[in-house]
Amino acid sequence: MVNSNAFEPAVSMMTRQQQKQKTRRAIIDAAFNLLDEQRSLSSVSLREVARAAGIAPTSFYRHFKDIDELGLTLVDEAGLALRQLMRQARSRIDAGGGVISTSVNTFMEFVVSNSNEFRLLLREHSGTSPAFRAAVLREIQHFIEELTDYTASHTGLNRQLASLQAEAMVKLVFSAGAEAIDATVAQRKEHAQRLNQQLRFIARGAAFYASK
Amino acid sequence: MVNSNAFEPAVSMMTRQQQKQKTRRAIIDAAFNLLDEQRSLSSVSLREVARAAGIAPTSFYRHFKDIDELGLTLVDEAGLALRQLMRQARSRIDAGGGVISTSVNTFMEFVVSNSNEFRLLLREHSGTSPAFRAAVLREIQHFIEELTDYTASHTGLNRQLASLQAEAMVKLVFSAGAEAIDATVAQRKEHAQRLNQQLRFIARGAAFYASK
DNA sequence: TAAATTAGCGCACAACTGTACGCTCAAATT
DNA sequence: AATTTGAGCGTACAGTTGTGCGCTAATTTA
Repeated sequence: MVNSNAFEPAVSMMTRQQQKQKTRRAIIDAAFNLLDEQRSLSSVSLREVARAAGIAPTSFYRHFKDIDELGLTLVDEAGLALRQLMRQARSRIDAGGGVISTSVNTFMEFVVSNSNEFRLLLREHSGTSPAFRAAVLREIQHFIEELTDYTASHTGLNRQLASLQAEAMVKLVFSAGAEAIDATVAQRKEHAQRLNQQLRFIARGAAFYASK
Repeated sequence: MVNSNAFEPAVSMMTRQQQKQKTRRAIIDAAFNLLDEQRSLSSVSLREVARAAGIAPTSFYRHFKDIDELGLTLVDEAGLALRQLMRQARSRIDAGGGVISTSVNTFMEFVVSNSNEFRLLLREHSGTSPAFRAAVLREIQHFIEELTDYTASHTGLNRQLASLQAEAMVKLVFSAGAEAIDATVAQRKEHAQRLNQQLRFIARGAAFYASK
């Protein structure tokens, strides 16, 4: 029962589609909230999600064919959130500030404030479901491509080197994010600094090979 | 029943401890074999392991308190195997061949021929069990320290830079291993080459910052 | 040789899972 | 106003899980 309060007029104001969307949202949000540091998609049961969303187990099927279909939706949502973040980061860079440190800071912000979303990507990246792995890989590949484009156009690096550099950087950034996710504020700052320096190693190294 | 053949003298030749060790091995091996691309430690049930090991579910408790205790054993074994590999790689390097390419090749060999062990480390690195995550992290940290020592003594790099470099390299290597694990032979070769070049970026970059 | 230890077993149980089926009743369509 | 649609529910069922308990039978110890 999504709304059992007979005195709430807002419900009667909702069309069927609106109501369905609302329940769908409740399911998705409930699932994200279940994905804390102790749970993964494969360990969350349909019944649990339904319980958290406040619907009957069987009602779940009105929205998703599977738990897996819900999982893909979650991966897509998390990936989208990250992509939006990247755009935001780029705009900050244009407004001044180093490319690397701005990106690192923005990324770390995301990891902290959307930890369940990031955790999802992290886990399913090496998880047991080939479909989820593929979905996460697509998101990461997207990242790498965007960074490759940015690098190629802003540094004049040849495209192959730019791609190698972008790939290495994204991998390091994700690795650092994984460590940051259950670190203290102080540790996180430390990690961010190390990451910064390591990214500079890569940039320098790529620049060196470009000049040969 | 480990051996129900009354006409097999080898059994009667075994002491109780030997027999117990054998069963313990059977459990561990069974667990490793269950950890294919579709299964993770948390999705493998005690009963499944027992079934695969050919013992009754309740007999499992004669050897491990928990499934988790078995898990930690598996992580330790896999980490040990990797460490032994590193030693082997170092001896190959001393016998000639580049540090980077030799290490990369050795690592890739391990990933291919011990894929279930590597998968375990990979998954539990970002898995749901804090204890497993910590165990894997210890193994990786061990890796980084060894590489730091090696780098510091063979390149004269200052210790902080050597540590940064080693950390970045290990992370990239693990990332590449993750991709290699379900790749074709041709893709793997491609990945190895990219990884090689990326590691050189890092080495060059670190060298650059050392000379400032 | 007698007694103690113990690896392994079968049985039992409560908890939980996914999902099939048919119902309700409000919204949408005709 | 009459009909169709469909989101959500309750019941039900077979399957699987972890684990407590007490037994057997063989090795080890005394």
